[in-house]
Amino acid sequence: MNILEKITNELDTLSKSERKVAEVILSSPSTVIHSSIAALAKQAKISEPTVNRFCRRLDTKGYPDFKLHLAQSLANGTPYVNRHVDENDTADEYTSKIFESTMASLELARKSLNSNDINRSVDVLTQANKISFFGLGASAIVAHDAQNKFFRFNVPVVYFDDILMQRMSAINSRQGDVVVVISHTGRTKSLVEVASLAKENDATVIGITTTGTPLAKECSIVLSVDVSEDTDLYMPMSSRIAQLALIDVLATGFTLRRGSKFRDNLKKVKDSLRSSRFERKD
Amino acid sequence: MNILEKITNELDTLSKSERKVAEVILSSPSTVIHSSIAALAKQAKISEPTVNRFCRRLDTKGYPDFKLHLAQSLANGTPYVNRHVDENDTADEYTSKIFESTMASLELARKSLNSNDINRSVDVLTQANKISFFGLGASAIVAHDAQNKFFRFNVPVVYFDDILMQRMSAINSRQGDVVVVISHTGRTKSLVEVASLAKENDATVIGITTTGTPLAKECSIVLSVDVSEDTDLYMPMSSRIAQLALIDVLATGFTLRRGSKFRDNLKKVKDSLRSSRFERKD
DNA sequence: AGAAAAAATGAAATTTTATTTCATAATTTT
DNA sequence: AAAATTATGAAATAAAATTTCATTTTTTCT
Repeated sequence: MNILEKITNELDTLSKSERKVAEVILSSPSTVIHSSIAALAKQAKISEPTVNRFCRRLDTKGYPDFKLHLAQSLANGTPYVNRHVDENDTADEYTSKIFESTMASLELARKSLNSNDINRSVDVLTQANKISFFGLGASAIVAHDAQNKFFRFNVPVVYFDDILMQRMSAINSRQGDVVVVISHTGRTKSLVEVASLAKENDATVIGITTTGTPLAKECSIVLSVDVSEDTDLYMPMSSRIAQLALIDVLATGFTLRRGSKFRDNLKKVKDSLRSSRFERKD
Repeated sequence: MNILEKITNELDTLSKSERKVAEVILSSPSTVIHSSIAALAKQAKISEPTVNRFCRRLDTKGYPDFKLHLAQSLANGTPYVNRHVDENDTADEYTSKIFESTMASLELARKSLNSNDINRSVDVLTQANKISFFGLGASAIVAHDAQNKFFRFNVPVVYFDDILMQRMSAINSRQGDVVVVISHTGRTKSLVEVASLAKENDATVIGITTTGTPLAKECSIVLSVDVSEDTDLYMPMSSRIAQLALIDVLATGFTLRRGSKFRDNLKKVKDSLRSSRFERKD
C-alpha cells in the first residue's frame, strides 16, 4: 500500500507529536525525502526519536527505510485512474481524462480475466464447427470486430446484431458450435435468452460480460471483463474497449494454438489487401 | 530518467571497480535498496568510497540519495510498452502482453493528438447538418461505433462500410455536411477517393488516420492517431482501439459543447433501454 | 621500453546521521 | 489525588556515509 495513504489512515492512532510529523510529511512529501531526520524533527518541532518512533509505527525499519517507502510512493506518479470529465474541461483536459480512464479500465479488466477461462475458450474456439458472435448496441461492434478477425482465420464465423437473427441462429445451433455472447451489463433480456437457447441446443456458450450477471449464469464459460462504470456521459465507453482487447486475446490464442504455418496464411490474407492500397514510399 | 537505464547507458564511462558496483546493482536492484554502503561494497568486492564515487558519477548526492532514486525507479513498475507475443507464451503471458501493448498504444495515440484539431472537429460536428462515418475492415467497426454514439445525440448520422454506398453518399454531400473518414493506414484507395469526392462537394472532411498519409492530405481536418505498428499477427489491433478512444473524445466534446440540458436528454435515452434489461438487485 | 603524469582505489579518520537509553513530563486510570 | 501508563526529548551510543590521503594501477609521453 502507498505509504502516504497509510499515514492518512493511521492518523488517529498516532500520538500528538507523531501527528505533527505526519502533517509535515503529508504537506510536502517531496521535501521530506531529501531531509535528514534532524531536519524533519526541527520542521515538525519535535525531537528526533519521535520521528524514529513514527517511522516504526508505520512498519518501516527506521527513518531511512521510511524515506525509501515514501520515495516509492511518490514515484508512482499518476497511475491511470478514472477521472471524470468536467463541464469546464478544455479539449486537452477531457482528451487526457478519457484516454487515461480507458487505460485504467484496461488495467482493471486485465485483472478480472482468468487465464484458465481464456485457455478453455481458445480450446473450444479452435475446435468449433461454427462460431457466432452476438451483441447489441455497443457490444454489437465488438461482435462485428470479432467476426472481422476470425474471418481471416478461414473458419465459419458469423455475427448478428439483430435480435431475431440471433434467436434463429441460436435455435439452429448444435453440438460443436460455439456461440459468443457479448454484453457489458449482462442484463439485456433478449441476449440472456439467446444464450440460454443456444445452450439448450448443445452449443458451447462463451459469455463476455461482467462477473455475476444473469448472462454469466447461462454460459458454459464466462470471460469476465470488469471495468469501472461508464457513467460519465451515459454511454458505453471503456467497456467495449476492454471487450475488444479480449477479442484480440482470443484471436491471438487461436493463432498460437494453430501453429506457425497457420500464421503464414494470415500474412497472405494481409498481403492480398495490398493492391487496394496506395504504395508506401519509404 | 530512470536511474537503472542511466546506469546501463553510462556503463562504459565507468571505471573497472565502478562497473562492478553497477553490475551488482543491475542484477538485483531490489536488494540494493535495503543494503548499506558497506554491504554493497562487500558484495561488489570493492571499497566503500568507490560506491560513493559511483553514486556521484550518476549525478546523485551520495549513496542515500542514490538509493532514493533507485527506489523510485523500481516503484515505477512496468511502464506500458509494446511487448510482442511469442510462440510459446502461456495464456497469462499473451493476455498481459496484449493488454499492455494496447495501453502503450493509447498513450502514444494520446500524444499524437492535437487539442486544437479536436476543438475544430467538435466545432464542425456540432454545427453539421448531417454526419457520415466511413471506414472499411477494422475501421468499419469504429465508424459503426461512432454512429451508435452520435445517434444518441439525436443528430442525422449514418455510417457505411461499403465502398459503393460511401461513394454515393460522398457525391451527394453538400456544404454543412461532415464526413468522417477512418483509416489506420490512410492508404486505402477507395477511402482516399471518397474523402476527395466529399471535399469536392463542399463537405467538411475529418480524417482519423496516421500522420502524413495520402488520406491525411485530402482532409479538411486531420485527427492523427499514431500507434506503433500492429505487426504481431498481421491484423489490426491497437489502431482501432485508439480510434475508438478518439470517438469517445469527440462524442464527449460534442456533449460538453451542447451543454447540460442536452446531457439530461442522454440520460433519458439510456433510461429508455431499461425495460429491455433484467433488474439489478442491489 | 621506461619514466612521468594521471587516474583509480582503498584504509583510516572524520563527519554526518540515525538509534538507543533513560530520565522526565504528560496523560490516563483507578 | 495518587498510581500507572504512555509520550517525549536530551544525551549517549551506534551505525552509516563521506572525506582525506597514501598507495596502486593505468595511461601518456618521450
